[in-house]
Amino acid sequence: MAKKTAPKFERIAPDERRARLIEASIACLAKGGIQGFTVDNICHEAGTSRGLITHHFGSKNALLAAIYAAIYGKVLVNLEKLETTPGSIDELVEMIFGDSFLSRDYLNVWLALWGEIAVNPALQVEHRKNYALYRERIARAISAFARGKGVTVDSYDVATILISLIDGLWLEQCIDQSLLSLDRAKDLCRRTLAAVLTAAT
Amino acid sequence: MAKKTAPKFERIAPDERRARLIEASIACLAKGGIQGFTVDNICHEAGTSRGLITHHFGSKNALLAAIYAAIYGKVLVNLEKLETTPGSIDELVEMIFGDSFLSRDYLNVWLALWGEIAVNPALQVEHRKNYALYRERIARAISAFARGKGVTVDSYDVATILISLIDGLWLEQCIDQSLLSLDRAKDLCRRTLAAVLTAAT
DNA sequence: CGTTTTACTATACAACCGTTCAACAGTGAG
DNA sequence: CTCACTGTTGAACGGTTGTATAGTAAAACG
Repeated sequence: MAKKTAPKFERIAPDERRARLIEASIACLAKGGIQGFTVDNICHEAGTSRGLITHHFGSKNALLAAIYAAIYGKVLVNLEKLETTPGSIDELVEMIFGDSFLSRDYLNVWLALWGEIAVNPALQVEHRKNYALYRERIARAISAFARGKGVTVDSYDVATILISLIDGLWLEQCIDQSLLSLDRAKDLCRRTLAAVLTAAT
Repeated sequence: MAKKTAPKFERIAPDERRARLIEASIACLAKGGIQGFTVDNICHEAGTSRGLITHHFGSKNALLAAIYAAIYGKVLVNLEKLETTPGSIDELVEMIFGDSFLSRDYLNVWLALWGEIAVNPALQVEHRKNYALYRERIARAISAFARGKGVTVDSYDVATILISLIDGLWLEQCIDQSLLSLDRAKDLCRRTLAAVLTAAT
């Protein structure tokens, strides 16, 4: 009598599979940068065979765009807290940082993606769309906060300064984590923001 | 009678050849990021055969480290102006920006290198060495400037803010050049620096 | 001029790349 | 249970990767 053999593979819904492949890809990007983003690595990380990427995404490049959208999506969701006007600069900074100053792994993923945006037209389109939303939300929060304090500022300029500062701090921490802690990064942001808003009065 | 045939290749000094290979590599990085950094691309760009990289650098990875050192060298040379104490914030910002806010091509090269630093130990060592020098020089310039104005600041903190801000503006401009001009970047730096220094009084 | 040195070319190589495709098998419908 | 559907596998593909190496030839030296 034949024993019932264990299934050779798991058969799951396309959406769920896509999510898993994206997750595995992020792990690969974190570990080896864009050069670690290979079909072999990803499928090994996801525990699937090599054919699945083409089947679910069409191409590796399309998968990359999906990854970018997924990651930016998390950031944008996180920024939804900014709908409520922050009462202090501390609160504002805390809201913007949120989970975005994540683990070193995530920073590496961003760095790898950024390096690709510059040379990959498909990613460029995806980026502009998301970045515009990102800046707009931060600008609006700054604008609301400043109005509450009776300060007049060009919120667009301040948002650019703040975003650039955060990105720069990210970069620094990403490249050499011994130089900068999360607390110090937040502190530098608070001080800069306070100074810029005061100067604008 | 046989005509004297033209030489099949140019035979030049190792140092000069290395410099040319580095230059060609930078062009490749600018065009295609780290994925464009291949032996085939580089040698085609440099007009040599594929064997030369191994011959002059030992490996492709060693070439990458040499590129990083060469580029950072240019930045550090540019910062030597900071030996003379700047008289105004305008002057300070102008000195720091210098040629560093170069062409978009150079920004792409930086981005490609940064993405590699995080996952390439050899580059990490090279980076820490250079970055420490970089930050120290800027901190010293800020310190001297502040002293001249009778302001007391933690120049290390202000240097970190300024460097992060510049890097973030770089990043922004690099990824989407339509968002930011050099003049606006300088202006944002001036305003932030002025505000931070004033707040410290 | 002939000799020596070594920068340089060109080929070969094994490993890996992304994509294609035919066959397989898990799963739900009937 | 049987069937149809399709998520999944795994081999095969042509092309590219970085490096090793044998041989070529340019230039310096005596």
